[in-house]
Amino acid sequence: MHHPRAPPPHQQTGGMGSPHSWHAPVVSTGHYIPTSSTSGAGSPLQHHTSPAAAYQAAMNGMLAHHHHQASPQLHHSLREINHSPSPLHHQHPHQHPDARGDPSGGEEDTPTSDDLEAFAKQFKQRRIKLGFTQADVGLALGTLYGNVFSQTTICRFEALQLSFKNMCKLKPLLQKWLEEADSTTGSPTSIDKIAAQGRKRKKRTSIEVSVKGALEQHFHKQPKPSAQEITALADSLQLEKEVVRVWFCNRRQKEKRMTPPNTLGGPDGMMEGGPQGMQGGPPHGLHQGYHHQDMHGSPMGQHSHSHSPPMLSPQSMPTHQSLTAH
DNA sequence: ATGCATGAGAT
DNA sequence: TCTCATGCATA
Repeated sequence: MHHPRAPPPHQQTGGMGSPHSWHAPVVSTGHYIPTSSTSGAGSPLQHHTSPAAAYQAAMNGMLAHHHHQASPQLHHSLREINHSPSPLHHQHPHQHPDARGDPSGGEEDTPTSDDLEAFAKQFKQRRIKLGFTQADVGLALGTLYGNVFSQTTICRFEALQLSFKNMCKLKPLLQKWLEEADSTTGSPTSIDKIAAQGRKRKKRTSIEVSVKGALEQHFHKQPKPSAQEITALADSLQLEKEVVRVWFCNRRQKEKRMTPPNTLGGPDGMMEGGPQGMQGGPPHGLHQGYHHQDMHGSPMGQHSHSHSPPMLSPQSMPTHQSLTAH
């Protein structure tokens, strides 16, 4: 039995040590500078190869060498082509008015949040059983479709921590991967992540817990503070304005995610054997609601009905003002 | 697994 | 300037 997956413990010790001012990004979009050398053996953009072939080829090649081809970060390039967001509340792209009738396995239409949850669960199980890490999947997706994803994204998908729309977009990809991975069961795997090519990111600001609490308080009062408010708040908390602004942005995004940080009672019991069947179920009667943020089965109408709450996110306890244990 | 961050696109 | 998708870096 071959032990698949052998993540090389590589770590890049940050060479630069500028804790105060991070050099401005030298390049904006020129991450990947092709050496212009006709390197046909390593083109991440396999277009003429079949998925299965490309996958296995990549696998074999990787486990042998250590080819470090700068991964073309075509992340933002392949975004959503079917954009039609609403200013007030995000909606989900709908291909056709009616396409229901085949909710078994391959849903070409928009899945339900329930479908997504089930799939995510299944996906995680299979992935683990096949011996793949979240990072492995992310890279495999890049090899198969040209879309590279990081461990973070895969993780969030499994945890349903993405927006509904985003989940819908990724599902087909991951589903395809599952099929391929399933087909190539038995092939050893070896992956190597791609280190940051030199992206000078600002060091992650660690916000003190007490400060976080203050921010949350303000968030409840005004989730969308004005620029001046942010400035004042930043000054008050002794943080950079940008940091505060970003904090609010991220906070809002969280509010929009599906499954809220539902850290159920620990590492559950793992349900293997059956794809479905939530045995046991959550100990607390609080069923993680969320069912279509504001989905509508019709092609958008002006019927301003009583909009269901965009998100019934109970949001973990609102960290009252009791930071200090009573 | 998650917090803070970047950036393209919509407003 | 916000939203939204996504990820580096980190706990």
